[in-house]
Amino acid sequence: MSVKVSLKGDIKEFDKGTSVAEIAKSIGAGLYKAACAGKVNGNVVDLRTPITEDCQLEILTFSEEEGKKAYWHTASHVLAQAVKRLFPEAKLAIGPAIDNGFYYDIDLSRPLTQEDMPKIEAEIKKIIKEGLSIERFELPANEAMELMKEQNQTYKVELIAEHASNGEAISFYKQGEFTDLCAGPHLMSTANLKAIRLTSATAAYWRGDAKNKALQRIYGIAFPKTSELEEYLERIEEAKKRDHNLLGRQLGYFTTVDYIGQGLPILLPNGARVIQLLSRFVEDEEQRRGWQLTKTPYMAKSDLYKISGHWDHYQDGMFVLGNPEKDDEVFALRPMTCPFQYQAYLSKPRSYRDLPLRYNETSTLFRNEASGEMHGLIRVRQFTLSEGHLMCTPQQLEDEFKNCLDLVIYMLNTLGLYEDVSYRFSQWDPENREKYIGTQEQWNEAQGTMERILKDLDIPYVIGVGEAAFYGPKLDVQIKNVHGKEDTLITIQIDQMLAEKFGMEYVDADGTKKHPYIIHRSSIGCYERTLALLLEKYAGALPTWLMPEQVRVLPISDRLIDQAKKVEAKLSISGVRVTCDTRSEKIGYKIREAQLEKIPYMLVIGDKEVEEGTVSVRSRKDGDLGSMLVAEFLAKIQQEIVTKAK
RNA sequence: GCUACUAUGGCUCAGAUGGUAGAGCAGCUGAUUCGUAAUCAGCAGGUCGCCGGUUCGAGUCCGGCUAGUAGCUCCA
Repeated sequence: MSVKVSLKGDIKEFDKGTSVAEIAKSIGAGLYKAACAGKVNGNVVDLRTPITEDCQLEILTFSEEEGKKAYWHTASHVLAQAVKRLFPEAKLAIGPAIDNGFYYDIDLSRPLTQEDMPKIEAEIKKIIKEGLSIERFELPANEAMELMKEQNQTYKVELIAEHASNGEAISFYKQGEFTDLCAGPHLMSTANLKAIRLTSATAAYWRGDAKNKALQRIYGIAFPKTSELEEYLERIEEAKKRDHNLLGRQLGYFTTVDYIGQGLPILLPNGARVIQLLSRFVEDEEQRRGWQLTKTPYMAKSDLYKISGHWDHYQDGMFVLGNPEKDDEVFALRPMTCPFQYQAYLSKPRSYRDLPLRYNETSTLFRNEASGEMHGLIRVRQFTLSEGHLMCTPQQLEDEFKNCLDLVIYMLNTLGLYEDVSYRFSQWDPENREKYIGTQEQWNEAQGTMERILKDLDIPYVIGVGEAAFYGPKLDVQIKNVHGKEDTLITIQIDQMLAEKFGMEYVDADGTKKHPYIIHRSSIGCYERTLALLLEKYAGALPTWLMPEQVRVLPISDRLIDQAKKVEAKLSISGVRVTCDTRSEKIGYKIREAQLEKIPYMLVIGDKEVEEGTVSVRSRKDGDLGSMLVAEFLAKIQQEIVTKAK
């Protein structure tokens, strides 16, 4: 009995039951050694999988995404094995491959510290050297349960219990003395691993629930070549140099003060300037697109939040002024603008002719984040959001949603961040009903509408179950910081619940009263976070139109200060943000400082320039551009500013 | 909130085993007047995050708090 296997176009015959690994071996020893997993008719399989029928087969190596995952998954098992050897009492939880390496969550008698890492790494190297072959076996659920109970692996027992109901056998992988519950796939031997580095050890809750026990999570990364590992680590180090939390402080964008408090950054002149530029740009663009600016209070009585549902669903996140138990009147700082802008809608009776009604606001919000959440400018307790709420009829919803998305994409393109974002369709979690308002039907309808729109626009997205707002589904624009941590930059939400709660209505053409659909949306996100990501994206060298200081005039000697000042004045009067470095320093020194501050253009003024009425232009990215007339330079930089060139 | 780490002049960092603070850069003063990433010299600057404890003596050891960092949880 033989099977026909199509390998990259070639069809080869093998005995029925030949494993993927053996097929790889028949192609070449090199491929066999590099093989991480197989792909049969598009499905990723373990190398040990027997081929029992004609199929398309691909051998996956580390260069393929799924191959990498198998490689890292095996690395996580070796990590667990090493920890087990050093801490025999360790209980294993889960150890998956992730986008950048792998981790293993382990219950240990004590937390790990940085000193433990080299010891674990040394043990890992030993295990790799031992070249333990990795074997797969299956057990019926009850026997699997017994095996894990014997080893006192309570977390595994819990996992098996969940799988037991579907009647399938439970698979294990064994290498040397170490056996782990695992679906695979895995490499054939620990010897196939090469360069492993443990990157950090932190705590992580069992099953990601803060109510559960905190386990020790060890993160690591692995590569088939030492040089690749070194390159990776170097890349990480380079990325960290772009960290806004470092650059933003160094370059005078923001600072923090311990006695002001966590998550309450001071925006220094540079930071405040960029945010001013961004918000002007946003408000102008929104006006062009039919949005009307409102300015609403920063706080309200609890009564308002009781109507909106924030009091019941968001109180932990709010700064409440006063004691709800004792005081007659309790206020709270606003965590969102929605209920305030709705009052503008409610200020008079509305007709379908008024819709769509678009309100925008540059709105400062206050959210009482848990103390461990704050991070530079990315996660703070007071921030300013480019916010808006749009009231429309069901017929208008789709077009208006698309318009909102178009605005978002326009903003992202202008900032140069479009290529760095991904979309997340954030849905509710029906298992967790108490977190949300509204009925199953309302959620199905709102989510169905959003899904239809996204499909129609052909937007690629991932689904985030349980990521919805308490009042409706969201389309979140996600972005990663230099550490690879993902955050929401911008969001567009569909809400059909709050209009009803607030009694927002419009009189339709047929004379009946109806509740409008509401779109909650941001256009450029919150300014602090967007600034942070811009600083990281451009390593501090923001596009010229956004730079707090666009030009610095550098006289070569004190004799030329007057002339330099004239150039400064000429540019300044034309709206260019320019300064003049009048210190008695050498030109090389002045240039070095301007360069380190990422000033887009340095204008060197010497005798020659004064004589010719020119300036010697140096760009931060292209160096010396030679000399040109002041008017020429002005035209050049104005062009760059108007087009918002990146 | 949880786990780990960190906190020394404006910034970056030294200060084994507890004996009363040191450098570079920045700043100030003077000299230098210079052509595309650091001119030279001098001066000044710190109750070592805060509170408490141990000790004859604490930057150093212990506890608490505050803030910062990474991760978890939570979220724009």
